Amino acid sequence: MAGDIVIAPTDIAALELFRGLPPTALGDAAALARARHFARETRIFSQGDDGVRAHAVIAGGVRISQAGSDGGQIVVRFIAPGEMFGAVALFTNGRYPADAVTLAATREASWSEADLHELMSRYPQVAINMIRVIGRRLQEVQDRLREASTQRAAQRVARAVLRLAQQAGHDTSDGTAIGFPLRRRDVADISGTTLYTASRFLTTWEKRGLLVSRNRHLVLCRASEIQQIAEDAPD
Amino acid sequence: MAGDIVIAPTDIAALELFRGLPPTALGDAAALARARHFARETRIFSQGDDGVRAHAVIAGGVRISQAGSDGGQIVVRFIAPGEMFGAVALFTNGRYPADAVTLAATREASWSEADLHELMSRYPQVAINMIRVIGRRLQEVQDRLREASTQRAAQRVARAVLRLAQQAGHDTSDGTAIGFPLRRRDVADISGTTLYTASRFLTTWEKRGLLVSRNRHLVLCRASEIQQIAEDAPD
DNA sequence: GCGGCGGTTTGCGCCAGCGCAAACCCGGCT
DNA sequence: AGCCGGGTTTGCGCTGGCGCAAACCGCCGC
Repeated sequence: MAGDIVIAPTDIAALELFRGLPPTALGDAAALARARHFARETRIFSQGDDGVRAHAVIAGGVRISQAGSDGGQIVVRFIAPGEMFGAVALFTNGRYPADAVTLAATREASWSEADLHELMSRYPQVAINMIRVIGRRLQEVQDRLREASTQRAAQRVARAVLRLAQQAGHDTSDGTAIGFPLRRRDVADISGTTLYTASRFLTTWEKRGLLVSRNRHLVLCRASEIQQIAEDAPD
Repeated sequence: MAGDIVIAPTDIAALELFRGLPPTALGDAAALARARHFARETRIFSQGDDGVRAHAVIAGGVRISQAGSDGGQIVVRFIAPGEMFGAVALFTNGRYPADAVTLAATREASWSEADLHELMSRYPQVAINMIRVIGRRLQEVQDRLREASTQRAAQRVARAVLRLAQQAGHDTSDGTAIGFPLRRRDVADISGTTLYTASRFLTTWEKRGLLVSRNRHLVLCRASEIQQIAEDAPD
């Protein structure tokens, strides 16, 4: 299930947290990192756990979801290679605020609170990067919040897949493919609607040739038309 | 409309951004700050403006709201004395992502990007505080996002007023009063519903004696019962 | 005192989208 | 091949709450 593996400095260099750092800093970061490997659909941490660490995905993908005291849950975001996750908790109450589950086989690295503080005080750029990452994420969540209360379901679903394509898409012969497998449920939970509603829109769009979904994998064929749906019109 | 004023080091010491700093640091921060005074309902900055600064409210209150390319707008948050605002933009794209308008007569301080960087490199604790503030705010917005897509309107309105009471409430003889004036529209925009719906719930609750609203000012009388509405039940 | 204006309340009709239920599809395992 | 189980599609009825419109209220300035 979870196995320790080695981690290369080149992997570290690709992480957003260590952007723009000198090689010696990357070496330090690599030395302090704990690297692990997880099979698909494996839980990395759970909401409420303590002993938090700062994580980053090297390869694969992770779903970060949050459940309320009532039943309802949402997907906070998906983590693509190079992105960090679970790090905000270090600076607030020291408990993970969400669940993290792998979408596919995944390699990740993580740092303890003490080691990250050490890195941040030795290389202030790490703190700046951290602020930048969290700041961008804050803006993104604020955008989603605005969308959630002002746009209709179709627009939100469209926006969600566009964002995913932007974040984790790679071009193929027939369009932009999203880098990790997604169930309808996942799409619903990240666009703030229900399984049923998300399914209806996606299949409608698939019939129109705007996208295709081949077992858990979405490919956007006509992104501009999806963009159209996202910004102005219903259906 | 906007007048320059002097600022006392004790005002600086009360800001969340400079929590836990030595007196000399507070003196530096005060020396670099630009302090101003605004009348009520005055715009401090607008969405899209450049030349961003990091702001903090000394006294009064500010409404931060965001408008989409479509008409819809939401209130991102209200800023109470001691809190900072407009600072995230420094680390992302250098443009204010929202509008800031005073709710009442307000004193604020602000720092330029260069000066803030200077302070952060001289006193690393400032950077840590910044991460803590943004991190907490990220968690709060994520909570609101989850509520927006899983709870009904009544619960969201209840949560919104509770959050405001927690953030800017002061106890009075007949309950917790929220520190700045709020129109129904404001309450609606922060709970992700409409003016009409927010009004309906608030007047229902007022008739039941859970709260009173005396010209723009809300006072929560029976917070525990409002809490009740927020967590389990409809109506 | 009076008019006007910004904000609030409330009646009413309508529809987006929720969510149950049942059928269906597909990939993996035996 | 055939079965099983998770995921998906789709029909259908119901309702929360949106949003127009109109009345109402109270503060402020003249």
